[in-house]
Amino acid sequence: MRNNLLIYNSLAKKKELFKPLNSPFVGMYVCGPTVYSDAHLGHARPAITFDLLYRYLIHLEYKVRYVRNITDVGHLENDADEGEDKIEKKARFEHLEPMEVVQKYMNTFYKNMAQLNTLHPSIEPRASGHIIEQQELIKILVDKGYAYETNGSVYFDLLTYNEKYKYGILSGRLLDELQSNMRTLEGQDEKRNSFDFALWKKATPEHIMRWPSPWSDGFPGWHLECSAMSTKYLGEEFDIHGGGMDLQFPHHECEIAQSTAAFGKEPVKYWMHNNMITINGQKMARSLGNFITLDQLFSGDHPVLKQPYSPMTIRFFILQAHYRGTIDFSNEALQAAEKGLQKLMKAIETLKKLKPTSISTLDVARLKNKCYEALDDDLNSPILLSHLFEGVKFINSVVDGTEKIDSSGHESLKELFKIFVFQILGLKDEKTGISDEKLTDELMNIIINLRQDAKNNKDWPASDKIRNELKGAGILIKDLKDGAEWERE
RNA sequence: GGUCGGUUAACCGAGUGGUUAGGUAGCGGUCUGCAAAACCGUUUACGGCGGUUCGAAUCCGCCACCGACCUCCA
Repeated sequence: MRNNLLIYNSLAKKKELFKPLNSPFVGMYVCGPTVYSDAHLGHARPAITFDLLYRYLIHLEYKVRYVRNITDVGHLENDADEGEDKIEKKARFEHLEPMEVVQKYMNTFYKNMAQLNTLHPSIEPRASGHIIEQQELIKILVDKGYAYETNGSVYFDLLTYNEKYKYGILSGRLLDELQSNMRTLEGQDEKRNSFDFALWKKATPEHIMRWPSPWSDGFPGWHLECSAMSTKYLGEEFDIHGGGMDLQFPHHECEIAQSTAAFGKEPVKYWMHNNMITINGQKMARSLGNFITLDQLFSGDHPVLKQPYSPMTIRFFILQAHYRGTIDFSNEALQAAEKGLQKLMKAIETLKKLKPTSISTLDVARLKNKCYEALDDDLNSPILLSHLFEGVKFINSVVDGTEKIDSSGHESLKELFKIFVFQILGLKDEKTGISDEKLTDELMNIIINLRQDAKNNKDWPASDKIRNELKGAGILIKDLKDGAEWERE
C-alpha cells in the first residue's frame, strides 16, 4: 500500500502525512446539506472534493467509513440560537409537512450528486433520527458541568470549557475577542455569556418539530448533531473531518468543544476544508442574483448562463482547481473546461484503437508515478490533470506517427487512464445526449434529401441505388407526391 | 473595525529561490480536394514600492486592490 499521502490539516495549518488511527480503517465525516432548498453550486464543491478523497483512499485499499449527514432539524434562520428553523419556515411557505420539505430537497440533492458521479457515503444519517444520541450527549455535558439549563433550554458553557481546554484552536479566535464582537440579540439573557451556544432549545408553542426531553419539549441545536452522529458511527476519535471553510467557525469549533468536553480528547485528527466558489468574481448569494442551483446549471436556465453545462463539465472544472483555492465560475471558464474534458475523453477513445508496435517511446510507469505524487500532495487534482494531458498528447502523437507504443505500454496506459480518470477523478464519458431514435430520424432525413437531390437532377441510377440499398438494410422508401417517407420492413 | 487568505500571461488555473505546469482562446506552420481533428511553433506572466541574495515572480517589510470569516451559508 502506498503511504505517502499528505493532507493539509486546517488544525495544524500545514500539510501532514496521513496516518490513520487504526489502519487500514479510516473514519471520515463530512458536513452535508441542510435540506430546505434546491442543491446549488456551492454543494458541488465539498461533495466532489471529498468524493475525490474517498475514491483515492479506497484506491489505496483503506477500508473507509464515510459519513455525511443530512441536517433536517435544528438549523435556524438567523442567529445560531434564535430565529425560525429553516425547514419549518419553508414548510410554512409551501404548505407542507416539514418532513415533506426534507424529503423533497433530499431527493434533489441525491439526484444531483448522482449526476455529478459522486459515490454515496457509507452512512448518510439524519439529525432527526438521532435525537436520543443528541440528548445523551447533552446529559454528559450537563453532568460534567460544561452545559447548563435555563428555562428549558440548554447551553454550552464556553467559559468553563475554556478554563480547561482552549476554545478556538481551529479558527484562531479568542474568547474575549468574540465577546467584544458579538452582537446583542434578543433572548440572550438566557445565556451566561453571549458566546455560549444552544445544545437544546425549548420549542415555542407554534414550533412543529419538537421532541420530549428532560429539559423541555424542544429540538436540538445545530452544532450538536455532527458531534453526536460522528461519535456514534466513527467513535470518540476519528481520522478526517471535512466541510466548507465557512463552517470552520463557529460550527466546527463548537463540534470540537462539545466532543472534547464530553470525552476528554480532541475528536478529529485531520480537519480538511474546501474553499468557496465565486461567480464572475462575486460571492454567490441570493441577494446578488447570481445564485445558481445545480438543476439550473445543467439545463442552462439562468440569466447568467450562456448555455447548459453538463455535470461532468462541472466536475472537471472543479477538479481543475485545487480544493483549497477559491474557484471562479464564468461562462468562459466553463466552456474551456467543456472543451478540455472532451479532448481528454476523445483521447481515451483513441487510445483503445491504437496499434501497438514493437517499441515504445513513453515511460508509462514514470507517468503513473507522477500521477500518484500529484494526488499524494494534498489531492492536487490540477497537477494530476496536467500529467494526464501529457498522456493525451502522447496518444495523439502515436496516431500522428511521431511517437510509438508497444503492447505492454498500451495495456498499462489504458490501465492508467482507467484508474485516474474514471476510478479516482470520477469522470465519465457523456455522449452528447442524442437518443438513437432521434439520430436515426436525422440520418434518414439526410439520406432522403440526398435522394431527392438526385431525383431533381434526373439522376435515376443514384436515386434507385439509395432506395435499393436501404431496402437491403430493411428500410422501405415510399415516394409521396411531395417528398418521401420511410418505414422499417 | 478584528482575524485569515489571495493578487500569475486573452480567460481559467498549478507551481517553484536560477530549468516550458496544464486546459481554453488567438496567431503562424504541418497535414488535408475543402473543413474538422491532430501535431509543431508562438503571444508584454507572475499587483506596486523597497529589502535579503550571485540571482526573487518564489523569502521579508510596507502599500494598493480583491475575497472569506467575525451572523445562517458548502
